[in-house]
Amino acid sequence: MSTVRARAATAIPGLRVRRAAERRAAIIDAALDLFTSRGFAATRMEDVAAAAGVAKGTVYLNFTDKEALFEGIVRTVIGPTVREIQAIDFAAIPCVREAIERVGLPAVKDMATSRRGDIARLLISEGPRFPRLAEFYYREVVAPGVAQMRLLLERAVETGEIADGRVAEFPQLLAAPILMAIIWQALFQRLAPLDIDGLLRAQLDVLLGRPSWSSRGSHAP
Amino acid sequence: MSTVRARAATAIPGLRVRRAAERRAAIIDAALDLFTSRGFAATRMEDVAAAAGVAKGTVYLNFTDKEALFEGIVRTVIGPTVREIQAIDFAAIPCVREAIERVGLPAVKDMATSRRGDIARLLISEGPRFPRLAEFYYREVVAPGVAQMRLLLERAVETGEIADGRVAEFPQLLAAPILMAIIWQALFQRLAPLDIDGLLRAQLDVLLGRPSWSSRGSHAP
Amino acid sequence: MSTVRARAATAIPGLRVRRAAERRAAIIDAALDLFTSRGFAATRMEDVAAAAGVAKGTVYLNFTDKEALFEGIVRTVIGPTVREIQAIDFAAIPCVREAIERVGLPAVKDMATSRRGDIARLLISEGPRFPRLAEFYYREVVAPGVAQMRLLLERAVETGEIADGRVAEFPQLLAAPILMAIIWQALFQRLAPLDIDGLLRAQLDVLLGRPSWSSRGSHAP
Amino acid sequence: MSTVRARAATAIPGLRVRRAAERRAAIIDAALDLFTSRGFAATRMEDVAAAAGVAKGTVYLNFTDKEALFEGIVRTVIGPTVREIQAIDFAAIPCVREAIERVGLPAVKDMATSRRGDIARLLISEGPRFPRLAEFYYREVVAPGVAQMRLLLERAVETGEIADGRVAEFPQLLAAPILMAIIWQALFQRLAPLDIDGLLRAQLDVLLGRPSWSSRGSHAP
DNA sequence: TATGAATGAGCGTTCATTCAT
DNA sequence: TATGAATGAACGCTCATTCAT
Repeated sequence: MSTVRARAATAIPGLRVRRAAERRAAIIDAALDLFTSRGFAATRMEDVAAAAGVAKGTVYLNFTDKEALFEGIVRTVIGPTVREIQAIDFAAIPCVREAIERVGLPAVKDMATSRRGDIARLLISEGPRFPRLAEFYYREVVAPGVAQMRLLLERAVETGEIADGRVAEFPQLLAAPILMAIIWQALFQRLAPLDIDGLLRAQLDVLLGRPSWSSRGSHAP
Repeated sequence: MSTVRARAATAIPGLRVRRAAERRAAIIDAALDLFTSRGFAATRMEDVAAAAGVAKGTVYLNFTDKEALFEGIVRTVIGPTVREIQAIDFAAIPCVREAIERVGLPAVKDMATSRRGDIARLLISEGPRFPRLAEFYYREVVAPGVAQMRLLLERAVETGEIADGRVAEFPQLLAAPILMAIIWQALFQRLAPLDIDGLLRAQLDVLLGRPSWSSRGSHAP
Repeated sequence: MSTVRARAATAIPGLRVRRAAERRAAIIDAALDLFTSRGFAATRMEDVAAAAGVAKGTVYLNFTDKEALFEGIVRTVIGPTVREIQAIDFAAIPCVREAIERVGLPAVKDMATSRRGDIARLLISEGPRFPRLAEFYYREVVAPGVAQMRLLLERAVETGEIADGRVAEFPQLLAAPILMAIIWQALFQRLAPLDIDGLLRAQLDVLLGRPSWSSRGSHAP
Repeated sequence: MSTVRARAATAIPGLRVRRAAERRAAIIDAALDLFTSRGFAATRMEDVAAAAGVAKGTVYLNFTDKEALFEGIVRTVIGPTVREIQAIDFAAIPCVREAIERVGLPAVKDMATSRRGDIARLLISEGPRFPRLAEFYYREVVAPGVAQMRLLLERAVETGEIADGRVAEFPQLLAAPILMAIIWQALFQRLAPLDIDGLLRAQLDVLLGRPSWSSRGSHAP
């Protein structure tokens, strides 16, 4: 999954620049892996370097600090996420439930399984010791995410999918099962694997009611 | 002289025994505080000793290791929890919603605010590096907790509070908002405090329907 | 010259305390040796520890820092010097020249040869980078020393040994050859050893006139 | 293309040669500044390069080593000094005191204030670690300087300005106040500025007697 | 020739753990 | 049993030096 490097100079961006970018990417890649699996404190800079295929000093050419490396990871990985979240337009959705199942669920499963989930877990673990990062994450990911989820719930109230308008005051309810899934996977996967898909659908069921068109069981009259 | 003291100690759980137990308790107390606020790696054994009012060496008389100390904390704090959880008998509950609001919510809020929440957060952070502990926690807390929640949901199906029986297959839905609350508090309290009570009630609303007897909103005819 | 240690506990000051003091002394001793011969930056803390016969960490039990160790050395070695300097009473000296030859010269030669000279040279080298230390040295050694030398010269004016009173305005003239000796020894001893004694006496000759009682050359009529 | 440029370079000491010489000069200049103010060890090659306006690698095109750079500085700065010192002809001086005041004092003050003083201080600091350099400095500066001063003092004996011929055996007495001035300035200027001019004149006063022509104090009959 | 990204040996400092008292 | 001085492995970071461009 990691290591890029090599690859001959192709053309425009200049060989040096290209290589530098690749190195930086490799370092972030390696560091994310290690921070995620061992935690921030238990990860040695030397291991990051080795995993990225560079020398110890090279890491410091890209990041002033171990902390800066941590920040760099979060910012880099989170960057695209923010834009994706904010790009979604819920205005004209006819059926919220359908929209979520079609668009949201895959994204969420990606979240729970991929890098982005790792970042979330990392932040849960180390956030209290990196308030600046927690704030950054809140501003860039959590706040916009919550805002969008609120819009979604409000739309669901409009379409009649949600009866009780007060639920829209707690968009966190939409995120809670995702969080649960991320953490459960990290801690108990070996012991008792969780049916993430089922969990998320079940929460949608209780929030929005069961859809007639759902791919899962239909009650014929 | 040492003979005298030794004999005295064996007579009843005399002074020395009590002192030893108190010491151990003080160490666990101090360590939990520090592990929670600084994390496992960033907590120095010397600080634990100082905070507990004992000498560095004394910690090692009680726990062979820093890891053993960590385990000791978790086991000690969790111990009572398990028994409490398993002591509850949901068999004859007439109204699940009421039972939860009366008994569960206070317990949960205690969880999100107290030691027990700290332990949970600590385990979320350090669990991946202490698989044995994660397993212990699963066996002693999570598994029984999930089992009890499943019973509760099944009872709710019986009483008709839950229409869709499949929800009972995901007791995690009952715990998800609690987890969300614990983590949100730890990371974003300063930035955007969360109405924990509201969040938990809202989830109960969507799971069990809004109660007529609830102290909040009443439907006048 | 270094290493003390061992020696069984004798009595009162408590074995632990005694040992600790000896260790500290050994560290200062070793560090002075090394700083003097290699300079501050080129001396490794590990070498200091090894030369003092202790482990690396032990140095840090006594001095928070490499800088603190440097300061500790200077203060410790300088301490007695100050008191000695200020204890001298020039008030009733009948012949300044004689007083200097009897008391001053031996002290000065000790200075140029011993630890105290090393400290001076060390401060000349590293002083600009340790302004606080330079100030400390000025306040504790240089200023009182200059003051005493001024008194001495003024007394010489009174006794008629010095004709031109304005010389007393520059007590540094008394110290200049000492400084020269210290530095010459450090740099050029191998290449061209300097007759320190002769140098100092010659300066006294020009400052105070040649004494009739001097052990060297007598003026036959 | 490279051929053309190379040929142009060999024609006359053309652009590239000049540029190279300038670069070298700039590097030495920068390095002297930095070595003087921070010391040898604390000066980074990168800083030298930056201060000289060249890239890090360029420094290594001119000096194989950090040590070689140090040597280069000393040799370059000292070079002219030696020739100047040895060019002076004391043979026909009518009045040594006057000669010193007219020629020597300005030179000395320049010494205590300028580059050359910096070099001296640098050598006092780092000399013990660079024996080869100390030897070079001794051979090129100190030995000829001492020789010239000895000549000067012997001339003063001839002119009758010095009564006691034995003083001429210690030419260092002439240099001692200069040394004192250089070091005092470096360490204690902030705390207690020294009247360098006065100090040097005072030493001349005691060595050679007060001059009648001196601009200071005149003995009216 | 000039550049500056890359290297990796080296050092200051920390801290879990031991053990003489 | 309790202490805390002593230990030394480990790690973050620096910087002299190299070399592909």
